[in-house]
Amino acid sequence: MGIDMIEISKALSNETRLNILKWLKSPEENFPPQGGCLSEPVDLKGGVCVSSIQAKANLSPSTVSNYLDTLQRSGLLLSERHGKWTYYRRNEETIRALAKFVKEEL
Amino acid sequence: MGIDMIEISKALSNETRLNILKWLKSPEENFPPQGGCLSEPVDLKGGVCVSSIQAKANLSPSTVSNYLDTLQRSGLLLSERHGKWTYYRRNEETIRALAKFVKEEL
DNA sequence: CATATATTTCGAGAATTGTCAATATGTGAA
DNA sequence: TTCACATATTGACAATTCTCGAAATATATG
Repeated sequence: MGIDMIEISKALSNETRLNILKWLKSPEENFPPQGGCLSEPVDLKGGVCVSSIQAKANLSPSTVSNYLDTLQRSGLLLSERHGKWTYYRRNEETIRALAKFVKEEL
Repeated sequence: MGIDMIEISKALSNETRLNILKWLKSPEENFPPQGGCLSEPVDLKGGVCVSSIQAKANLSPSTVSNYLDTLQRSGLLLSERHGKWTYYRRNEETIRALAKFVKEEL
């Protein structure tokens, strides 16, 4: 139901994870076009694959995969696998709920 | 100037620290009257001393002092010393700035 | 000054997180 | 099936955080 403020705070307390969230606000500005999987463009609005994020973050693939998993488990990101690629995008619903929580309940 | 999102997130990623922030929203409901220092009631609106918070948090004084320091260094709390007591209260300005940041920039 | 109280600082061990290289798994292509 | 690529998982070690008790500091009072 509600957001898990502690898990979200943990996810946000790392500069790279914070950057990933910010980069994913405008994927077209921050990442090359995601041409890997063209068959299902419908649900993919703004999703970016791990390797693109890894290249930008300049950390090892395992670290970035781990970070993305942390962000997803906290609810801040959504992921969708298409073929070889896993596309991550922001979960705006959680982010809105977080803003509401900070404003009204923190 | 702006808030330090990483330090704030670290401060918020602990249940007791989150509770302290919440308790300090209504000190009169959550703590006994702060009669310790009656000479300067003006600037003290809602400030609560460490021992009251420690009793409620049920952790050692050093741990609570450390938590309060963490919250203060992140900007989420303000502290004021009056005699033997240090009174902590919420820094609503930072909390508002945090809500704005999450809503507009996260 | 000597003592008692409130708080902070210090030192330490346990628990968690950061980060990588190596390995494993899943998938598409040849 | 075999290979190559994308991603995830595992194992390891370093760094940070959690939490305490002990010691130090500040302040009020006898």
